[in-house]
Amino acid sequence: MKKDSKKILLEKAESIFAKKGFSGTSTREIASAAKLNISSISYYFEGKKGLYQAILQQLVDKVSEALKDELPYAKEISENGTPKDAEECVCNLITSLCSFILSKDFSYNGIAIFLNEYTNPGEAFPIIYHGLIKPIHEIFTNLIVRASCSENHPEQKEMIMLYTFPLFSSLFVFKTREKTIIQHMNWKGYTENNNQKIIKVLLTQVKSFINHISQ
Amino acid sequence: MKKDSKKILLEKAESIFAKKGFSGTSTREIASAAKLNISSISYYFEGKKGLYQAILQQLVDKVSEALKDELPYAKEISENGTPKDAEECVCNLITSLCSFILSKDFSYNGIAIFLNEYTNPGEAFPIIYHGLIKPIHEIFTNLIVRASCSENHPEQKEMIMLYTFPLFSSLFVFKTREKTIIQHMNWKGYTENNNQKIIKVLLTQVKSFINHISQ
DNA sequence: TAATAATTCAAACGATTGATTGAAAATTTT
DNA sequence: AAAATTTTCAATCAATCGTTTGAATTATTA
Repeated sequence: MKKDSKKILLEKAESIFAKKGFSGTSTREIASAAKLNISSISYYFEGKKGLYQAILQQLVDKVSEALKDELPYAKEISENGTPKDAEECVCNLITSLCSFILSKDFSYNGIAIFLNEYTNPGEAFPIIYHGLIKPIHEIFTNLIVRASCSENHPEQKEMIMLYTFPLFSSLFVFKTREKTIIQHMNWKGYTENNNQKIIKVLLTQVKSFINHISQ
Repeated sequence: MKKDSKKILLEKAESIFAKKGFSGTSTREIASAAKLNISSISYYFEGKKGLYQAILQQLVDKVSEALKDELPYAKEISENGTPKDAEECVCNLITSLCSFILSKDFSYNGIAIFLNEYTNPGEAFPIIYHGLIKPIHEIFTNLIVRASCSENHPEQKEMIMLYTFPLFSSLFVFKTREKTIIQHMNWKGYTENNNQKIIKVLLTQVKSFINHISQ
């Protein structure tokens, strides 16, 4: 019966890193939260930095796992699908991603760390850029290009590439601003019903954009 | 001839806080960059925390200053304007805000600190919430409600309120992700021409959304 | 069960942290 | 020019930082 100290360290550290940032978090606090000795961090992760990177790698792996069935299909559609299929595929992708992100399985903490690293790139940035940011941007761009028949319109293609950045950020906004939004909307929380409203906003945004540039 | 040490401290500190976060920044590094003694921080700002808050207050003041002519007019339109006027007003507001944010007058550093504080609210959060976040959300919501004739449709109004969150975040995305975007778009930088493309994307997004929910 | 390996731990390391002190220097006011 | 005020500075404070060490403990293997 082995103690999974490594896993506990990852969990506790994620929560503290998210609240206090990398520099604001002390190894002592992590160890204390995990009820382990400080040296266990060096033992398992070769120091504070290694632990931080392991957390981001974990996030990338989780998202990749959640998309592993949909992504190959989406790639196929973006190359050979009809515009209608492509639009449906974008919507499905956004729905899955957003549901996944909003779900309680997916920790707020991981996203907070992810966005911190994105806004302020450090040594761990390549992990999230190549593992998450780049592939998702690419599939979004290609699908919307297909959905709006923009293959042969370079200036539209460029506009779509640009558009994927606010789109991408929108996916996380509702998670990261959860407290502010609940207060602002006078909601009691992110209920199933409210989550549907959030997804509807995102889908409306994408669909109206596709529709607008298609003509 | 008085030295404006206070101003220099604010400038240097903003740059370092943006790159390294609050905890990651040492008062010694700030003082060194400002070519002043460490104790000058306590002398002018009553400590590191006070300096940090002064920086955010400065940001709020700058944005308020930039909007001081447009905001009262927008408020009037949102109450008594025609839908067409309201739509035009939103677009103008987004154009000004985005131009202002993208301009080199407006430091990337301030926004990085602002978004850090938003994602991870601390003692300084009320400064940015009441000074910036809340008023901008309100004017956006009211204008889009007016533009889409949603006054008597509560569920549409709620959707618009929700929509202002990704819209608000979109305003900053192109500044905070500047390096990634330039690389991704294969641009040489944020030229005047490219800035126009960015603004066009934002306007397209808003207009198509308004158009979509109006019918 | 004995030997081996993996894990945990208290203690200590030098380095750095934010803040304070009181005197020195510079500036402004009288 | 003298007095008063504001600003700057070197020096020092206790506290905390991340990491390392080597022994003690636990778990695994033989």
